[in-house]
Amino acid sequence: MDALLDLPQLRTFFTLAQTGSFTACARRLNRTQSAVSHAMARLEELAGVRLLERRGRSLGLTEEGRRLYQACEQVFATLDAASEDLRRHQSLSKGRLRVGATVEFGSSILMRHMQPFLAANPDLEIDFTLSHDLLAPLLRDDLDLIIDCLEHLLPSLKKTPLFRETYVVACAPAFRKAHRIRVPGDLGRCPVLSLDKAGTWWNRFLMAVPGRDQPQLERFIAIDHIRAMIHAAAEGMGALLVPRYSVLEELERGDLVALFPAIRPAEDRFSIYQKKVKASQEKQKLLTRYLQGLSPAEFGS
Amino acid sequence: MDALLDLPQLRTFFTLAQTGSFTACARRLNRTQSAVSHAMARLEELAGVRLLERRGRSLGLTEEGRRLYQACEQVFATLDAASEDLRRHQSLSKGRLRVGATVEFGSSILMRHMQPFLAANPDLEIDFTLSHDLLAPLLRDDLDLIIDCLEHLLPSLKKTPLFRETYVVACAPAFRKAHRIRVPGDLGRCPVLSLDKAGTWWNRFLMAVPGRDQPQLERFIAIDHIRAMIHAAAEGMGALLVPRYSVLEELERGDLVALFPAIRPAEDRFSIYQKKVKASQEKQKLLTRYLQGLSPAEFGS
DNA sequence: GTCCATGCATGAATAGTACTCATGAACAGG
DNA sequence: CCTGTTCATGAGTACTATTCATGCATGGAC
Repeated sequence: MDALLDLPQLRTFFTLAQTGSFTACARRLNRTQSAVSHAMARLEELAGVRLLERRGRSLGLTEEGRRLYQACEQVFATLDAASEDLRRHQSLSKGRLRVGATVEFGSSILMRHMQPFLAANPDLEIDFTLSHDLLAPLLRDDLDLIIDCLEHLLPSLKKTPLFRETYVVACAPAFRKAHRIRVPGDLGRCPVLSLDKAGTWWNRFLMAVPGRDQPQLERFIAIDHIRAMIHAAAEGMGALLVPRYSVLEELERGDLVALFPAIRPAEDRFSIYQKKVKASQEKQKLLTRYLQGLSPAEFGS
Repeated sequence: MDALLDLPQLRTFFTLAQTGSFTACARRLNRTQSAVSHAMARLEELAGVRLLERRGRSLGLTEEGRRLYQACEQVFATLDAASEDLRRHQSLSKGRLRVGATVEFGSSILMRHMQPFLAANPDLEIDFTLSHDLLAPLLRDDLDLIIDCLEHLLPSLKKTPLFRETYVVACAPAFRKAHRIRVPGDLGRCPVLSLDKAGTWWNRFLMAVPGRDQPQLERFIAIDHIRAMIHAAAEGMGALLVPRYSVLEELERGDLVALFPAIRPAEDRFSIYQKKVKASQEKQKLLTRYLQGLSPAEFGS
């Protein structure tokens, strides 16, 4: 009857209208800007009408776009309600699910969000394994799934993208003041915390800095534990480069301040790696879907 | 936020609930039964709940299914309204579009449905070419698109499936009475109309008849024009095998009656073959989408 | 006015999904 | 019990969406 409207496209259009920017929308939906652009092109072509007003920097909706937006509001309201309803009534899975994650991610972010999930599925028992070496236990059958930003090395694992891991450079407010840090170049003079002694840890940042602003980092302090590094930074020991999720609280409380927000180090993509076994498959899906449902903002992207 | 619900799947679920049968639903949506089955499997797996009650012959909805159905009603109502709205407001295309079809299909079905389309797009001029040999004019640039059940021989043509062409065996009511036709085998005794002298035309039917009922057709009357064949049959000259769409009116008026409804000869698939030229591309899409929007029932499938 | 930064568009290659075809199993009617 | 439906399942394929890598335009700073 219709064949005219495609849900993912509409969802994109909807959040695009809300965010007001292709890039922002893409980040919110865990897509690339290109994907959003393509999707909107398809949608407009399908509709046969221009829906967006591109005026350089800002963008708005056309008359038709506004009407479509209203339709979207309704549609997504009922749709989300329906899927919420389904989620509630789905037969509760019983049994055990063994989840792995790196300590840093697991202890900070993951734990925070597991509570509601466990509350919703009281019959599910979950074991968490937080370590740095997750692959071994996964292979040894100790784990059903892990959450990490590995490359996809094992074909036997199903990979489901979760969110983008963004990095921030940060330091204690007093530290910034003391060293008068304003541009990346200023970092050359002050101590920086690194996971490794050689300081290769900071390459991710350096590569994102425009050529002429390149700081010559020299005074590295090596700490091989992220949590410890964060505490050290909060005490004013130096600047650090960490996944944003690991310092959400510190940033909020003001223990740390983010430096150079304009510079965006390369992102990694956290994914869920599922082991393909029948026994825990349903439970894996349950958790996977729950985590996918969380907005990227919850992970600090 | 959701990622839980997929529109095509819901549409399938929706019409499945209405038709009450996988096969019927498939026919309505121009898919195979297999596709419907797969889609429902995915949907239920996604929802985590059984939505359908399979009880052998008949099928019903579970409690959750019923709720989802209601959500669908709402969603599709607004969605269809929205796309209707868009269609109305899309910039009217101007210019000429050259359409080809086989005489039989073109004169009977196509014409019947072009009126509303032309009314909706008054600035569009359409030329129809109805002939048996359509490929030549298409290549010679005389046509922008054709509607037929060709195989896809030219890679330069974009193929868009439209509907399934089903075949019926029919004859005049008096003819059936006179020859006491009840089972396929009975056809052996009476004259049958064929497009070709050898009677290969009837193979499509014969191949669908279970082995032991195979009639030995012997008395062929060759008429190389379908319309003429239909008139002949209506006069009681013999039984005929034709695409259902070509005799919709005759069947309705009772000039012809369908024989052996249980036997379904192999179907062909009508498609729209579009020439990839910029000039008429938009207009091609307009027409294509309009025809796709018509329910298969309108074409007699 | 020129330069640079940012935001969107475009095109080719790829990954992932949904369809079809060909079977298989279960159930009802003769 | 056999025959004919109806739905499920699995392998192969076609197609669609996404990404990556660019290109183009606009707005702001100097």
